[in-house]
Amino acid sequence: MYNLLVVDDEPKIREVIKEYADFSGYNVTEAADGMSAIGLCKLNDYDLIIMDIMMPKLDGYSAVKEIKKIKDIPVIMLSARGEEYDKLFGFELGIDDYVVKPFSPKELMARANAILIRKQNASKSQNTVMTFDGLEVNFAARTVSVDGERIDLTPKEYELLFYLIQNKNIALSRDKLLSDIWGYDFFGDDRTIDTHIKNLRNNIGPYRNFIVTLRGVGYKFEYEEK
Amino acid sequence: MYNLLVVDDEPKIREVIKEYADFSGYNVTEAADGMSAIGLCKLNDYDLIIMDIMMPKLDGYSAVKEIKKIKDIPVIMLSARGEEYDKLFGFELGIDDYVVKPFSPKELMARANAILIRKQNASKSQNTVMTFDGLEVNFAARTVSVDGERIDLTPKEYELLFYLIQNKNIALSRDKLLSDIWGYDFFGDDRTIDTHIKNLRNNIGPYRNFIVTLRGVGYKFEYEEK
DNA sequence: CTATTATTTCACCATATGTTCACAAAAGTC
DNA sequence: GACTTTTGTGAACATATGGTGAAATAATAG
Repeated sequence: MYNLLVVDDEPKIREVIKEYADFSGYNVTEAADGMSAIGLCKLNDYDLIIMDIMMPKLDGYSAVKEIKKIKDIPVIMLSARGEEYDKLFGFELGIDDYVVKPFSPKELMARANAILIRKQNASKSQNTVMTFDGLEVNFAARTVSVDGERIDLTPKEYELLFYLIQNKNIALSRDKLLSDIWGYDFFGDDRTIDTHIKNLRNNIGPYRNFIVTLRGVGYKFEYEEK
Repeated sequence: MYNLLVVDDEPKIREVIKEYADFSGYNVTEAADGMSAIGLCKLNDYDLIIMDIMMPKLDGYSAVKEIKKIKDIPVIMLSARGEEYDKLFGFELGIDDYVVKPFSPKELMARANAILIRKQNASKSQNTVMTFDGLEVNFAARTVSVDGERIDLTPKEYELLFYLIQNKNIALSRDKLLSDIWGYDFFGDDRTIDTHIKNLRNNIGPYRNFIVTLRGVGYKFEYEEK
């Protein structure tokens, strides 16, 4: 069951999409503006976002820009006929498709389906390698390289690093780290995390400051695409 | 060196793709319509076709249909936004991916790469014999040689080795190994795997360290092409 | 049925790893 | 600056994990 996020300020549009998407077997969440879309994306996982460009509070482009910083979710943009949009800007943001209003729900769903199928196929053969400057992380192989040199990490260090990266640019509280990596039933010292962070930082040497301390909160893996 | 066939009626598009593909180390042939694409495919071998849907003389779909009758070549379809997609749905024609215009050449190439790698891997596993330095494994014959010398393995050892190799460079948890090799209904001791790994390692002697222990996780067959 | 081979279990051990803790260092607060 | 709070760190200790040989069990062949 795919989760769809529909972002549009016009209730009618949302309704039409929801109705058809429900029918097609999607699970639909609605949002009325870019701001709340971002909030929702922080807290939940969606498989596809359908987003209007012109919206109050925060327009579609800016919202997508923010969301893409957090999670890589496929996006279909809705634009009113005659609305100018910058194609180049669009694909830089990783927008997968555009649909012009008025649209046929059937076609919109067809495109949504096509994108999801494509992503699914892609993820199968997808290279699970991510690079952050000289820091290369291969999730499938469970390897990490620093400046081309393979480094060894302990299980917890892998888990921690992978978790941080999967949530890159997101503030992670100690509580969250503990419950997500150690398990909700872990009742340990707060220093435990710090110690692992320390070891991890030492191991990734020159890239240690990708792991940022958030005083009073926890940690964050900070990296902006270039 | 891969051979790419780019089929589009717009010279500009062809040019953009060619430029980027050249740069990525592909050998590019251009065609302006479906008809000539078919002709080219009859006479030459291509590793991948990038084809526009909307073209004069013969549209992309029909061309692909014809080409697939002759040769099984991977295809990426280009579609202008607003074109009907319904047909693409089941990928019934054997289309591997499609990209919506306007596209980023970088992404197009990334997808082309992904498809070629996928195909390569697929064809490899069908290849019955694989060598890793002095370790030669023949899947069809179910034989393994170490430095030219045939070695005997027990059934489980074969299974284990074959499985590891088919998933080479991928971290495999004990759970996964157990359920995939022993069956989901196996409720055995964790040590079972370890023991078989031990025996396998002893049997492949000098190449024992291709089988890497992933502490806290499981095992992995690690080998980088030379 | 017996002999042989294969698989699984298990206890022992070395060691890699996780946790704790005391103290040092740093960052905020007043 | 003096104080409080929070984070960094090294070392000590406890624990978990995987390698291993041998024994028990199961499967297979003769």
